[in-house]
Amino acid sequence: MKRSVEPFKDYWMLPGGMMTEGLTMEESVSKVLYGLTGINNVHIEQVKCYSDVDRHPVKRVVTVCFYALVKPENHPVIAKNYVSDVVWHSVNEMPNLGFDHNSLAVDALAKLRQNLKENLIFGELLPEKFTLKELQDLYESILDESLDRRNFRKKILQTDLLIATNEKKAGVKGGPELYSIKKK
Amino acid sequence: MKRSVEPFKDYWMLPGGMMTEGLTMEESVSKVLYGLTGINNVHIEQVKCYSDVDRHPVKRVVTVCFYALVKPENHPVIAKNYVSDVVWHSVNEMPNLGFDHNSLAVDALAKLRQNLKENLIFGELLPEKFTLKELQDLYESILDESLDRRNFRKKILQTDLLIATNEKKAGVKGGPELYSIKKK
DNA sequence: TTTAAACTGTGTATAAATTACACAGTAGAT
DNA sequence: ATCTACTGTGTAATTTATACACAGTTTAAA
Repeated sequence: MKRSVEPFKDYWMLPGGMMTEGLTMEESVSKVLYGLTGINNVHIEQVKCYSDVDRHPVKRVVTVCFYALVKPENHPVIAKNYVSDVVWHSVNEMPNLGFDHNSLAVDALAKLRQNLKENLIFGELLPEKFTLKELQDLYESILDESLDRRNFRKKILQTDLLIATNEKKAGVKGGPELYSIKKK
Repeated sequence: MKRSVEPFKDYWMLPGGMMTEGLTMEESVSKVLYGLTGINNVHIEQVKCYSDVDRHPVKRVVTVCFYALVKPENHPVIAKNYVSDVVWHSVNEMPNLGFDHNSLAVDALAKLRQNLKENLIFGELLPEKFTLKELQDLYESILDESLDRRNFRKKILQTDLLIATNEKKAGVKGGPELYSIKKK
C-alpha cells in the first residue's frame, strides 16, 4: 500500500499497524489488515519478529511479520485510514518499500514457499475441491519454477495429504478428478 | 530454572523476562538470560512469537522465544533474582514446565535441529577448530540419532561449509584432521 | 620399547529417490 | 462429426542415500 503520511510518505509499504489490547497477535494482524485494505477472513502465518532499534525513524517499533493467503478476486481492496492506495504487485516486480519492508517481504516469501512445500498450506488460494492441475499451477506460481506434470502428481499423491472426491470438474476438457485436503 | 514467586511458584520454567527500552530483542534476551542465570555471551536464535491472551494467568504477556547455544562447562550457572535454582535438564527427561513453556521447548528444539541441518549453526558448542568426529557427536546428540561415520563425513565435506586447517588434533588416538567453519 | 587399544581415513556395491519422457482417452468447442 | 485442449498413466535412466570392512596412526599401558 502507499502511505499518505510521514515518515515514508508516498512510499510503498506492506500493511502494518498496532496490536490491540486483549487480542492475540493473529487477531490483531487480521484487524489491521482489514482496517487498512478491507481484506477480511484470510489465512495468516507468522514469519518472524523484527526489533532493530532504528527500523522506524520516529519511534520505537517492534514488529512481528505475518503473511496472508489472499485470492485477490475474493477481496476487492479499498484504501482506508492513512493509506492513499492499495495495489497488488507481482513479487518479481516489486517497488522499493519503505521502512525495512523489503526484508520482511523477502523473508515472508521464503516462509510461504517453505510452508507450501512442507505442510501444503494454501488457505483459500484454491477452492475446497480442486484438480491436481490447479494445485500444480499454484505450486509453480509460488515457487516460480515449472514442474513435470507426472512427477508432481506422483509425489503429491504419495504424501497422503489429499483425498479423491470421486467427482469430476465440469467445464474443463478431459474431465479431471477433484481432490480435497485430507483433514486430520 | 525454578521459580520462587507466584504465579507458578516452585515450577520449573525456561528463563524469561522483560524487554529493555533501547535494546533489540536479541540484546534484551541476552540481558535477561545473564540476569537470571549468569550465562553470558552466547549465540541465540529466534524461534517464534507467542501471544495467546491467557498464557500468563495474571497479566498480558507476549513472548518472543529464543534458544541459546550454551556449553555448560563454559558457563557455570548462578540462580539470581526471583529464581531459586538453575539446573540443566536433558531434553529427554524434562520436568513439566510452568506457563506454556512446554510448547516453547518443543518448538525451540525443532528449530535448533532445523538450523543445525540447514545452516550448520552451532555457536560455541564446538571450539574454533574441531574434528569431524566432534562434529558428528554434536549432530548425533542434537538430532538424537546415530549416523554412519563414512556417510556423515562424505556428506558434510561435500557441502563445502568446512575448511581443513592442515593441523592434527593432539591427545587423541589416530591424529585426526582439524576443520573450521568456512566464513563467507 | 613393545604391544594393545582406540581412534582415523577411505571406496564400492546396493537400494531408494528423483528425473525425463510419450501416448491413448475424454470432454468441450466448433 | 471433428478438432482441440486437456487428463491420466508407466518405465528407464540418473542421481542420491545407505550399508558396510580394513589398513594406518597415535596414545596408553605393560
